[in-house]
Amino acid sequence: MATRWWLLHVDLDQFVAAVELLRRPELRGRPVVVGGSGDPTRARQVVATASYEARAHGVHSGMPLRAAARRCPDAVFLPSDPPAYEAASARVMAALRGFPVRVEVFGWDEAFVGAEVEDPMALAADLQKAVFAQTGLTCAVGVGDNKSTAKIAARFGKPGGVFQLTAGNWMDVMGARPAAELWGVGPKTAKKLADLGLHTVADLAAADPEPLLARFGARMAGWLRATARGGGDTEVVTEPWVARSRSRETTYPRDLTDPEQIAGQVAVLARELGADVVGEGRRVTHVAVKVRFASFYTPTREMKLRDGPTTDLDVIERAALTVLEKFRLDRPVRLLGVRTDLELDR
DNA sequence: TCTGGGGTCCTAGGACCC
DNA sequence: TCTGGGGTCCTAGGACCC
Repeated sequence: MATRWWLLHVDLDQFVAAVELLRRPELRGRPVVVGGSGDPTRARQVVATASYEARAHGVHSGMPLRAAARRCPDAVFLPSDPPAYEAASARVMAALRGFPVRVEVFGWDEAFVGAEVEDPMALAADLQKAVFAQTGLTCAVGVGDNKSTAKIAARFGKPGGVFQLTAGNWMDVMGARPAAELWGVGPKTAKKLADLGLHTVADLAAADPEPLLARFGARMAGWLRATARGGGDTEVVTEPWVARSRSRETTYPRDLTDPEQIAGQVAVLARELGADVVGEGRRVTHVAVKVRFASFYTPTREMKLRDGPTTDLDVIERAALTVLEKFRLDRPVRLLGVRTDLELDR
């Protein structure tokens, strides 16, 4: 058997909950819910990750913590601890890099692996063993011939397994499934496709190009057809990702109504965020402000910094306050956010 | 017991300039 | 005077993902 290029997707099982279980082994087997400050009586906080035991009770990410507590009164609620997850993630990536493969980090708990091998299923199993040995964490691995097939394959491998999805079995496995199971097709796109009579992956793969073109534009229409036929990107980028933007936002426990207080909070967010990005050695090009009103209407406004990229926290704060003036703050505000766009190539 | 936080990329319309 | 285009920059919003 000859070697060829394969793309694998490594996806950690219940990553955030699993990291918590590593340092609290006594909780193993119990439903664990991580999110917010870990206090299920507090409003306006949601589940970041639920352990499989909690999911069995209907708890899932995005659900309000209070709702999770109702569904699963026995659950252990823990606060989110991002630095711990970042550290665990780094150990996972290091384990993967121990192999003669290309590794593209894709968030905390996922990586694409490109490898020239004869037996990708054996490689997948070896990756799982190494990750578990070096971190105590388990993962699913999807074997594909591009990022899309590998990523979808990993879902079938969860938890802890390996699944292969390539041109050979693509239509058998995916053809009858809803188009929304394609990576990058969300609820809105699925609805538009359904309006065109396209419900399954096979429908989309065989679709007449004209209506797709009219509805989605050339770029998206072409991508939809390709992805429904099992196509996808094959490039594995090993260089560390350079962030295009950073943001910081807060949902307040109680709505804000006083414009002075709102401006004060925007200033705080802008300075904290500015300190972070400048600390990372980056320069800010644009500043955006997001306001979520009590109705959940969430407009954003932004501006390019007139005097060019900056590291000056005063400039960043002033820009945020200038942008804030574009809003009419005549209704209660539940969330404020500030985003900075960052200069590239420096 | 309403609905978090942090990202990326694409599109479209208006401004502005030639 | 009744009407051009084309190109680029900027901003706002949409959609998706983890």
